[in-house]
Amino acid sequence: MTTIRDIARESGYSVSTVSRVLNNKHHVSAEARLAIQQVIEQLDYVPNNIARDLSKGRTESIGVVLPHTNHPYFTQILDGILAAAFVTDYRIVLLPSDYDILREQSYLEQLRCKVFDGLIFTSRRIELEIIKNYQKYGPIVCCEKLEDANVLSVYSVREPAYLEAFQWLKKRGKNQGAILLSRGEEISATAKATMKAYRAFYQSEPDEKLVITGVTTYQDGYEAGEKLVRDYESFDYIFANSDDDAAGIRQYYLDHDLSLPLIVGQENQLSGKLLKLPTIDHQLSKVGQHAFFLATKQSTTTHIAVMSHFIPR
Amino acid sequence: MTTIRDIARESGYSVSTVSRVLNNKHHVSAEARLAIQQVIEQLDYVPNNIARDLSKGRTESIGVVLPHTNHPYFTQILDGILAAAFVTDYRIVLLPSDYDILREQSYLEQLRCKVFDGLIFTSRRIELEIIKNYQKYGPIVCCEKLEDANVLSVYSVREPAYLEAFQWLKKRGKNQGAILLSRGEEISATAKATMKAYRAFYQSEPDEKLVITGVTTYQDGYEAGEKLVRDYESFDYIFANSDDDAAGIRQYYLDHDLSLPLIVGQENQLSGKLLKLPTIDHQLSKVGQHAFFLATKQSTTTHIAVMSHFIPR
DNA sequence: TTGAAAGCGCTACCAG
DNA sequence: CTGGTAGCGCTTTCAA
Repeated sequence: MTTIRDIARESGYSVSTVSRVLNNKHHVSAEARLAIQQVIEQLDYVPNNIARDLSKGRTESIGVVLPHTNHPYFTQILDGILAAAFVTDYRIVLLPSDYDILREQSYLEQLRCKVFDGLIFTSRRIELEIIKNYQKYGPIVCCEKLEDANVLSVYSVREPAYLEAFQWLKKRGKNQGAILLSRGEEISATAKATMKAYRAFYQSEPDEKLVITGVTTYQDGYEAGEKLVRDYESFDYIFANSDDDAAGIRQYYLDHDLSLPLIVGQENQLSGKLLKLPTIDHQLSKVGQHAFFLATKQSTTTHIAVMSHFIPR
Repeated sequence: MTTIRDIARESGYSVSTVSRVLNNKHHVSAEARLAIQQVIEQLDYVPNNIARDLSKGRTESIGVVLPHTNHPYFTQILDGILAAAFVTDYRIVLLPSDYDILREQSYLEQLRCKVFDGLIFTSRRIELEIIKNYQKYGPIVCCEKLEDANVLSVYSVREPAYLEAFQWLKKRGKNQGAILLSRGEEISATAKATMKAYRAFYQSEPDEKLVITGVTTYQDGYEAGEKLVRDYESFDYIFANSDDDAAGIRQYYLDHDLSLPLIVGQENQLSGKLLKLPTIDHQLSKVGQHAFFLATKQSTTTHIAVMSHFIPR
């Protein structure tokens, strides 16, 4: 492997001058620059990136923690991050967490070990207080609405769109709904937002038999349908967690010749379009882009809100 | 920042001994280990990963080149890669290419600069010969069937499933089809496989008006439907590029009250399930897993084939 | 404008 | 079992 020292020796200049040429710095004579560049070409030399990173103390890479890639919430945020990173020299490193707290913590440790310059949590299970302890090692962005002004946060503002959806349902005479959530209200920020909007609109608690958690895929939706029908309660609409799981629950009803309640999806996915389901677009790609800006300190604010849109169909 | 030298000084042992403790190596007395570990705790020390990488000359990360993430071909392969990497210490770095040859080459250069230990091309535009020039810098895996025994290759064996699909269509009296492809046959390995199977089955060239390229999404499918209907040719089935674009083309027919030809999708997506379209599952997650094994030299073979499955519906 | 040399923080070899 | 030390390849400061 040819090193900067080889170039220095062969060109007759010093390592420092070669370094200056490599980094396009000033204070190098035209002839020195030329001579050095020629040797670089000849020896087919390329600087070692790790050595550079070590010297500079940075890695030019951002870690993105995501539980899995089976939900549009994550893939859409990721798309936004990639789009924003595309025009920079930053690398995006995928960090699958499976919602395992130990894994999440190990990624924080890696931030500390300077594996990444910054970290984005598309979702998390680990406590915020622990995350705060790691902020001194680099910017950490959470894709959720946080009250704490000291933690970087990007999120979609869901309430208005949720209220609009409930209003729309009401106009159509639908007043009693089943709610599908990804995770429980106590650990999921999005679940919390959904329930908050529900309470604000109806001024009451939903029947607990009508709230089902752990629903993210078509299959989950199908099983949720089964459960809802079994534990039958009176309801006239279903507020799903995504268009895909909405499609699953719809299929359960169809397969069992049951009359379909009105179903509202989320995420504006292809399945919702195909089945003409009303849905809510949370603009997650934008969330991802902003998260990247914060993680790379291209943005100076700490909290960024993106508006969700209700799409009636 | 506390370094290994601080730990050495504070514990009264040498840098080497501390390093041994850090790396869980032998030849360290229990007391030394204990004393050193205590100091490590006290000073809240953590080894710098970049320095480690530099010393060892490796990065523990694999780059994954992908044109975009809007097609299940890529997301499914990526899922497989992540699943395989999950149980290792390797990091997965996403490298968006947008099919830009210059970008693809820059990633090869990064492999050369030791940014990655290995590279996976989920798809590529750059010439194979150029890739071969970079093999000396680390393992490079292409997710396509390559004749060249010297390039690592993982791919799904599509022909048998394609032939089965054509046979299935024939049994249902469908003999003249329109073909949707992602990219042209000359640059796309999957397009080539499709056309090869077509020719093998029908013993003839398809009508060129019935071959449409650049189709990967629902929207693309919709537009392809428009085009097919406009340049009307006699055909009784459509062989789509994915279930999603199959859904798009189907919708075009429905929107214009045209009688639907038989549509076969690919990739076994949710949309195909919802619309009950026959499809072909290319097992791309498995392809991704194997690609990772090759890129990390966990596998000694150079070519791995994964069988596609036709799913009649 | 140039060069010498001191790091960056760690690993690995060799000697004891 | 332990320590000294020479790297790993580059950047950066300081002096010339």
